[in-house]
Amino acid sequence: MKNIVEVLKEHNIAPSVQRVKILEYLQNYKTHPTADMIFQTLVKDIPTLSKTTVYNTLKTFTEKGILKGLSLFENEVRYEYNKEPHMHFKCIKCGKIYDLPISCDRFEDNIIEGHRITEHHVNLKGFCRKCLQAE
Amino acid sequence: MKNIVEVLKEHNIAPSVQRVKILEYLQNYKTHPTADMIFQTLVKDIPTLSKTTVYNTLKTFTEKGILKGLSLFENEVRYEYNKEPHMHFKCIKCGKIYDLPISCDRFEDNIIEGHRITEHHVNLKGFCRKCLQAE
DNA sequence: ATCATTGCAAACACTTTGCATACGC
DNA sequence: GCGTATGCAAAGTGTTTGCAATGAT
Repeated sequence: MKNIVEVLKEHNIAPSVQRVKILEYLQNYKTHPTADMIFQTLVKDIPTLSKTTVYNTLKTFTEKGILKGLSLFENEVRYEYNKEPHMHFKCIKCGKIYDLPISCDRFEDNIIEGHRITEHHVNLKGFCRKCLQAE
Repeated sequence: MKNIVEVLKEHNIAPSVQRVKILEYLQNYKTHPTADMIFQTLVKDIPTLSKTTVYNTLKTFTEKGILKGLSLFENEVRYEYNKEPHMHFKCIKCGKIYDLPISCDRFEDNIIEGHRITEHHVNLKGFCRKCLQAE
């Protein structure tokens, strides 16, 4: 696991307590959290934490390319580390979001019907392995 | 083009002026509009129209399966006729949203890594044919 | 001392809810 | 006349902005 302070410095972001904790959270809990989920968890640790700081920080991280904001299914932004392309699968029953590898040739073409594709977002929905077993 | 009043009756929805106009709009302008876009256009026609009615109506139509609500890229809901699965492609430059056929075998499997997939949302982004030519 | 970061309060945009009025059969 | 649809106003979310207080070097 990469040193968080290093990551911040590499991106020219001053490593404040709040920023370190937020990035740490995203590194430890790869649950594609919303700003509010991050806030609710971290405010227990840093009682003075404000939601504004969470929003500001997520915005900064996204602008600097550390994170990516996702509009999955509901109308809210979720955040994840900015890594190689993959699909998102959300379980209708338990609500968990899984990352799955993209394995479709189609997305290796970057021209479709003359349009140049630069970003792919594949969002799937259904019942996850665990919930299927539990039935 | 299907008779709108018929469509509403088939779905057990009383064909009020507002409902007919809203469905008509979606049938004529396949631009994946937001509730607000629909409102802004139709209020010119029906000056007493309220946004609440637009929201209520879109909700009713979606519940009855006439429409589908989409969370594409930005954090807002867009609406389209509920037709067979297809991909969405949004041009970064002109903002237009295109429908493209899904042509990936992968999405015909409805089991991936043990998860049962019931919905696919493929959202692409890039530069559309027209904007590429204009350069 | 200086400059950036934080965090409160208020504003904002989009959407939903409560309820009285108006409409249509 | 009765039941439903409409639409205003207010409340509810999720997010952004303005700005003064705080913190770090």
